[in-house]
Amino acid sequence: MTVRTRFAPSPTGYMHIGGMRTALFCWLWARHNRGQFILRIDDTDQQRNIDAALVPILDAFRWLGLDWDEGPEVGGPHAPYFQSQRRDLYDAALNKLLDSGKAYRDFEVPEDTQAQREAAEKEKRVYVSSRASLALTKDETEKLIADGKPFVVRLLVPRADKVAINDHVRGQVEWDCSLMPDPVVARSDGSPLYNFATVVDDAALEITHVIRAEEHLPNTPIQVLLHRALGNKTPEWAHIPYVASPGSKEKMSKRKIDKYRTNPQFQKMFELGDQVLSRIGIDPKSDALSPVMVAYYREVGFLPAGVLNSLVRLGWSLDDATEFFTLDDMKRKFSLERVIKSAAGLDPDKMLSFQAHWMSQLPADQKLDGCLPFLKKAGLIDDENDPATRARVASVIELAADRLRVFGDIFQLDEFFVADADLKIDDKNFQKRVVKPETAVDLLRDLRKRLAEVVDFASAPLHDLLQSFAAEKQVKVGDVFPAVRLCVTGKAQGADLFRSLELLGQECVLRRMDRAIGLAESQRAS
RNA sequence: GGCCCCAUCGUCUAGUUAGGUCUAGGACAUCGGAUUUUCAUUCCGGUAACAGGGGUUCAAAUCCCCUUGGGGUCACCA
Repeated sequence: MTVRTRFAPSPTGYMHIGGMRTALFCWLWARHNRGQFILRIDDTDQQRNIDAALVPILDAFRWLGLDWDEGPEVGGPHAPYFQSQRRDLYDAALNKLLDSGKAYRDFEVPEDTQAQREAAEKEKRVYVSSRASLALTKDETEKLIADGKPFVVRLLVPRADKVAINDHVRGQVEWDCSLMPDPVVARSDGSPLYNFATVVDDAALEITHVIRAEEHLPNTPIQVLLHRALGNKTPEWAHIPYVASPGSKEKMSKRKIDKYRTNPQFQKMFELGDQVLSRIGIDPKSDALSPVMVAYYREVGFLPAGVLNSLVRLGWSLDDATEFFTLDDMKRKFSLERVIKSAAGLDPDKMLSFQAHWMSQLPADQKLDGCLPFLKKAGLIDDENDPATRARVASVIELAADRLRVFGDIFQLDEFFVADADLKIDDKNFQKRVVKPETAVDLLRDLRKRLAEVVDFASAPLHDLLQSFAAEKQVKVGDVFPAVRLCVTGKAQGADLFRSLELLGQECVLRRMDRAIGLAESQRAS
């Protein structure tokens, strides 16, 4: 039998990173078995702009390279793939349930049901449905329907039964039906509820494996019962652990983003994000984008490979040593049997380390193509297609080497793109290495003269020049190099100083030294 | 609170299905040291865990029970 898995997001306007991990596992299991992966949109309760709310979700899949065999845009033999458009199927199933007596119309007003629920809770009693409407005769029921009395349809839970599943990750899990209230399957307007629509669709789409997050475990007995009542073959289950917030066992949630900001384990991610996003015109403090969303990582300049590798290692491992996986590796090696049971916290540190690894593997031209849009968005370059610009950016990237972990890191070398007048200088270090030392300014002034005389303004000769300059002045290189760096890049540390000088070019270096010397002088005077 | 799930270094995990080779392995983080003009990288090395208690057994991280702790979920949401 062909393996068919599905991921069924509701259109919320963003793709949750934890949901993405679930989707990845679904996709992997389907691909591993040469089966099909289906995307179904669970939009049974939202009416408004589904299309717009769906875009970020599909974009996330596309960005990561996870394709779907059936679903939005691609269609398929079981189209449509939007629950809002499959109402006739639910209606038919509902009638089947009603006709067979497996479900009943419940005329109890919601307030009464609610009151019973509360009373039971108060008395520490298990709440089960009153089933008062079940006592109605057929005539009475028809009268109520004719009178337009509202009702919901509930599944008649077989209270004597037990439900047991053999979960692919959790093993045997059992529930006692005598403890279950009769679940509503259709609202008073006749529309289906999640559990019902899901069961109808999973059966219709011939889903063989329902792989979803652990939080759905309590839904499972209801769904099993529904499948049984409908006469379906029940799918196999795999309840994978949810993704927890860093350093905790709590499910990661969009609503807790403010709390995460103060989480020390999350700090590094927010710092990186804030720094990059603020450069490209996105408000880092806005709720519109945060590390719980897949889009965040794209905007900050992560590679799909890095994100994918992080996600797959959350709750799954191949063995005791392998850490790096390409999508293709995962596809070949993934198995549900090796999915762990406990919740795994997202680890920003490790995520960044995976990212750094995959960035280091990326060919230079792809690094270039990745960085260009960031520089463009930040207004640091004008034309992404201009050959001279591309060449310069390529040089900077080469110079940056492993300092470039995410594309957004290119902003750490913004000194190569800003106008001299706009160069920001790290004041604290400038004071320490240029303004305060007695001889620093004189030294720099002398050095500036020498630099002006250089004919071959290249890294190696510049290195020699600075070195011999320090020797000649009988000062340590540590008194010269950092000062020069501060003057021309504005930073206390960074990429190779001499290659930086070469890349900046003689004229620029001289201008920046003049500017810095002037600045230091005026500060010394005051 | 009911139901259900989970429990190995700070974190992600290997080891648990078939008890011994586990004085518990790897990775990230961290701390040292080497390399380096700074930072980063790289390389070497260190610190660091079987939640607790009972069983079963010659032998338990591994099997059983209890306790504790953590978490998920309890809608005419998905």
